[in-house]
Amino acid sequence: MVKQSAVDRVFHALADSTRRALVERLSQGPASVTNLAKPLDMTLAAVVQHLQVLEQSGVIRTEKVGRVRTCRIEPEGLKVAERWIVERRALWERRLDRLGDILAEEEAPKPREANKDKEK
Amino acid sequence: MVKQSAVDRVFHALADSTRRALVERLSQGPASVTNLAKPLDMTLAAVVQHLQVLEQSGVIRTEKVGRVRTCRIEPEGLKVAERWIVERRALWERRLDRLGDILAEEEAPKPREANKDKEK
DNA sequence: TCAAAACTCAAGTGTCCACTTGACTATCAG
DNA sequence: CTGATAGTCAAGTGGACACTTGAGTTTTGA
Repeated sequence: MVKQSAVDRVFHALADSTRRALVERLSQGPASVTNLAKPLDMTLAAVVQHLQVLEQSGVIRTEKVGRVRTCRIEPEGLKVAERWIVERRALWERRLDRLGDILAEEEAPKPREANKDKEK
Repeated sequence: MVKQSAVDRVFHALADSTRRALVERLSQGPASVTNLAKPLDMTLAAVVQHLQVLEQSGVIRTEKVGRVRTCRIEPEGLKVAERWIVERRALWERRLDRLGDILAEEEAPKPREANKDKEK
């Protein structure tokens, strides 16, 4: 056991296309396990296993009433992944902005590189 | 060959913690393969394989000059994943809003918000 | 009361994939 | 030229994981 972080679990959960299909279905509204399994070409047991992965990653929440387990989206789960992506992209874009500023202000830093003079 | 979609490739790429570490490093700025490999506890060859996955998924872009291959973030790649998540979340939240409206109409009393102890 | 519905659980199987090893190529510095 | 640096390529290995099968449990409707 290698101590998985929340980010780890969420991205692993979303890496499988069947699980993403389940999330897509659930974002239209809650559903039972059998219902979720219907359009999928695999056994109920397999679907249950996927749902367990999704639940442990915090992407969905399930609740059993009688013999029916109802599954629904847990928005905080997806936010974990979204946040990670947005932060990386923000860093990168901020860096590009700074770089743009620097290039706009200065000229070539070293005369060694000033070989390919076409303009100026 | 099972015809992978872009979403498929991106989420698969981000599912690995080493690859996410590479993306994190690259969001501070471009780097060479050797440089990226330095802090990681694995062989150069392994890192190259990870970088190939990232490149094929569109998350990074690489360019070889002389004997050095320089890697950098390709923001459009991350956007594919981000978009998928945002869309699902939007759907779900819109649904919750509509549901809220309906409940507010049918059952006026009880302005209390939901909490999480609905068990027996 | 009983059968069907809706899961649940455990074990087994095949496949994918992260990572290594070792041999090779290309570029650069002295 | 020579050795070092930076990466490339192909094959192999072990473990994780998606999925099945089959047998069991609980709930429910007639």
